[in-house]
Amino acid sequence: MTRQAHYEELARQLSAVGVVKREIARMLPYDCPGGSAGVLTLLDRHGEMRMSRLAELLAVDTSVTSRHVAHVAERGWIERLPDPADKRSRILRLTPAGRDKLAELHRRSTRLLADRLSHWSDDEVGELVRLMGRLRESFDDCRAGPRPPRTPPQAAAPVPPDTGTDITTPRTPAKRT
Amino acid sequence: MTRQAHYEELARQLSAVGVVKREIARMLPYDCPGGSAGVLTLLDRHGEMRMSRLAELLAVDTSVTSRHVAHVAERGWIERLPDPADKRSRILRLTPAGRDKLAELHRRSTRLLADRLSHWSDDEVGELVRLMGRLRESFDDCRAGPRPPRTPPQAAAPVPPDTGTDITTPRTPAKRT
DNA sequence: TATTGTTATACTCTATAACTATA
DNA sequence: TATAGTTATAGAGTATAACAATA
Repeated sequence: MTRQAHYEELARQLSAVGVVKREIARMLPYDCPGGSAGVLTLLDRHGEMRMSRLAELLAVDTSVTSRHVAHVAERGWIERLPDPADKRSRILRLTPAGRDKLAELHRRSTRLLADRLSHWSDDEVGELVRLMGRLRESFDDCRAGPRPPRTPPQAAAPVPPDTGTDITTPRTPAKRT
Repeated sequence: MTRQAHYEELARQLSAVGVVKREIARMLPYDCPGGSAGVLTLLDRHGEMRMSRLAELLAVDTSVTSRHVAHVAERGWIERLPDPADKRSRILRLTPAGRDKLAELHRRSTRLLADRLSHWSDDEVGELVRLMGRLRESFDDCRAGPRPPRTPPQAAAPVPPDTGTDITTPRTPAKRT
């Protein structure tokens, strides 16, 4: 199989995983669509942060982020606190209700995946996760110009609050030609 | 890392590959959005077929398939021929113009992936393709009830025209709870 | 002037339901 | 009655552009 054939096959598979994403979307609670789930997940992983930092992690425009954030804030799953260092900015923080919702999301997604991937080995699941993460990184690296080399592996420590003051990403991901 | 943690990470990565899909979508020709590209690709791979068979391969509802097919037919990239065996049905077939468009799609996607994945090894690309294909299969297998065991590996022969008379899939993928 | 975040608008993809033509 | 395909409508996700408030 040539490299070219692999690329075409990869493009096809990327299109075809849509069916998996849709099935996950259907399993979500009625009041928590995918965009909301993404916001909650990232705030849980990275700690409180500003809108702009969240938009960078979601890899979508700030206008999209603003809508998703408004949705979860209306339901009390996050707080939007004033940033003492910059009155334009708002600090986003998960609430206890948000953590409850997140726990529900984890229960649901784990149940679905455990059912569908029951015949997979641990190694295969781990390898898929690793390669998909690397795929995303390979695309991310090209969005914001050259970046510092990957941080060396560290003990998984709680991520310190990130106010996102080091953002160099262009405001919008890109534009279709 | 526990199995549960792997599942949560996989759910996260599935959400995050959206950025890759969007970048591919932006690279598409202006008159050929992702849905059209999917139609052309599948007709090229599997040969001429009916709407219902294409909907099954795309893993979307027939109404969605109908719209994508109308789009590519309006541009002359496929023909919709009457089915002599069933006047309700239509046979879809790629035209020479459709093959030209497909060649353009391949040039574009290959250029993008070659740029982004230049530092990947052939083995890694192949492994990602394999695991994503398996992921999709693991979900597909649960959509249409139990299926015959996986066809044993065969020499990659041209797929014969498929009129899709063996369809047992429910009309619509599923519904959100 | 530049930046942060919000809102209005438009486009793509998808599902549901109602409909027609035919089996 | 059941099936193949089409169309109308609605919802989710996204990008672009214009805007208000602040730096």
